[in-house]
Amino acid sequence: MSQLPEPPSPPRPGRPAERPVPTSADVARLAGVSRATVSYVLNNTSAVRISEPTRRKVREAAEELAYVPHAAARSLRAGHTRIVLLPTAHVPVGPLYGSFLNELQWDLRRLDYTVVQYGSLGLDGDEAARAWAELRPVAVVSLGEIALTPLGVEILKRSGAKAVITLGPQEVEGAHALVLDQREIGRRAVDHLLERGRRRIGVVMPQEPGLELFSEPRLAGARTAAATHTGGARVEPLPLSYTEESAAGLAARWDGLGLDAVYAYNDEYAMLLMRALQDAGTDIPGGTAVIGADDLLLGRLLRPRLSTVRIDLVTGRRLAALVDRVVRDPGGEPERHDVMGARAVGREST
Amino acid sequence: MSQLPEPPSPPRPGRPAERPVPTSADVARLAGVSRATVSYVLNNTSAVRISEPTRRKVREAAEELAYVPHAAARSLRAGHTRIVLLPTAHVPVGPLYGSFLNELQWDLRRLDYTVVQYGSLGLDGDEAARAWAELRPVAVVSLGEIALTPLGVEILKRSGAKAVITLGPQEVEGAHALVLDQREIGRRAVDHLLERGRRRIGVVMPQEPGLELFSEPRLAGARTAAATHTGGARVEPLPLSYTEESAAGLAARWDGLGLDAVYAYNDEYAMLLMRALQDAGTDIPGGTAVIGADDLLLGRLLRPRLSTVRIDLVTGRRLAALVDRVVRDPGGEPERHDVMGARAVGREST
DNA sequence: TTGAAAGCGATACCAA
DNA sequence: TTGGTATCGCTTTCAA
Repeated sequence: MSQLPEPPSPPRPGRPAERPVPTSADVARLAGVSRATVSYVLNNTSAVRISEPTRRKVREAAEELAYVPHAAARSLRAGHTRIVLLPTAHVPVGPLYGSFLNELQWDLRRLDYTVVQYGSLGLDGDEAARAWAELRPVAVVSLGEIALTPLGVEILKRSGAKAVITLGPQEVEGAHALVLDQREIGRRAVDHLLERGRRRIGVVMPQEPGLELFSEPRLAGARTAAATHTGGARVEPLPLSYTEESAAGLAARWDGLGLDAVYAYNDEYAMLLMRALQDAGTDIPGGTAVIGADDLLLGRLLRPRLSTVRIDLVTGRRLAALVDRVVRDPGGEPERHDVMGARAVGREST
Repeated sequence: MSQLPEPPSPPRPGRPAERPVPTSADVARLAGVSRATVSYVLNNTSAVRISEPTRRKVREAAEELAYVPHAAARSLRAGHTRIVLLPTAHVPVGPLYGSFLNELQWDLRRLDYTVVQYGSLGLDGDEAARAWAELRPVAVVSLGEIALTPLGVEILKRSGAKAVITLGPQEVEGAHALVLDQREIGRRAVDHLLERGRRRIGVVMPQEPGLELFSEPRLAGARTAAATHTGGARVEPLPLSYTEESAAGLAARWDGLGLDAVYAYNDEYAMLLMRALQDAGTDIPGGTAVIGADDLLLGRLLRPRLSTVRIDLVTGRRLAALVDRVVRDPGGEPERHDVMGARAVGREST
């Protein structure tokens, strides 16, 4: 298009695409206006009236240079960002969690936030908080895979975060908490087994790392349910890895354990164990009742159909709304909400 | 600790935590040194010798103020970031993909990059590229959920991205490509069925949105395999939703379809369909052979055990190394690597 | 060994 | 209606 008097460019050292990234000053120069005008036009600043021809010139110049504003410069000047930080350590699997995250992202974006998942694998709690704080997020939603400490919350708040929200089994001082009380899941599972007349209940404890945060409270819930039961009941933790060998090993020792039911952490472990038990000749549910959790579709395909604990998670929309509310009015006391529902779904395996 | 002469702070409007975020200037003031010295100490600048007492003073001041550097300011000054952007639209599920992502994050972090997953749900290709470019990432690794266009690649490069890499079925002009040739999966599945003597082959097409990017090329690969076969073979696409009803409906029409085998997209759809077929009285593999893909553990628990196509993905480590190499030496031509292996694993269902 | 100051890119106030 | 300019927080060159 138009030739403009270029600033003395550094000698090109062979590389073709070594041209510098265009700035708003470049756009201004090409359009023949000031940088301020460029800013007004590109941001549709309503407090200032710019003539239509000028607007066109500016837009065309920006287009021609493929100008993209520099987020860092902008937020430096503005003194704040619209970043909502979602720390991730282990990328979690599972359709429930996945669609929840999608919904959350979608709704935050509609509220004009920039959703950034920040991988913090291998950082410990306070290191991680410091790393997050460097980005000056306006809000942090910790999905509970990283142990956020009260100090971590303090660091984030002092760095300007208006909202620090945890979603998970733990409640952290200073932060809003959406509590997913994992104990409830174990409690419901064991209650269900007790109702079915079982009294000697195994609880599968996955050996895969990173699951303790969920499996331990579920076990605790199971124990509570058993202890509360009039008439008494026994709870026995059963370590299990997610392999056929591990399951076969457990199944081989099964009769010696003297159990009449098992709550298997979730449906996947339940399916694994149930198959191993069947292969070892254990009748289900006659000899042993089996219940999982998550209500996976696949569990319904087994014979007998797998009983399960169905989990109702908070909607991403609700969490997005909470983020927005707290960002707009950060003054309040940290709130605590219980946002997980769990109920047993009895099918044929119990 | 020490009282320092505070700058005339703005009147506190009731809110307790409205104190401003500490900057390096605050640290300098508290330590009684210049901002330059603070920077030297906190960054361990080796080109400059700072006395040990000064270092201590600075560190203590930073500690006391809970100072956290401002990433935006830093990268603005530096002229570049260490951000590797991983755009995510749908949060993908599945253990294979999940552990790949974890590995990638981990290795990039070891190479001192900041891994940022940027949710771009609901943005179209070029909008998305512009949004990513605002962060001035040094590299973008597009995981193939978002359609990156040649223009998008251009935008990113002009904004300073040294490496633009796609991982997925598509190759995009201007970007390095790690090609996951999904057709290979369909091809292997159908080849396997052909070897087993099947000639009338159904191919399940999931109706869930977002899966077309994978299911279409898999179907194409299946067609290729059938067409290549000497003696001829038929391929029939079969729409299926991930529900028991949909599977039951398909199973009810099964005999009318005249098929003797089915490749069911992946193991989950395969498990779903296989159960429905069995419930409808179809013998497997006698009447109909079934094969899935992904080699899920759960597929091995079925009776008959599910045959599958095992997928070998590039390691996260290899991708991280590629990112680093291209960032350090961005000059080269875009490379193209085939990084997916697929092979059929015959079990009992075929 | 330390400090003063320029400048990265964008914005918004104040003048013209 | 438009332009000049101070400013955000940090790094780094140059001078002391």
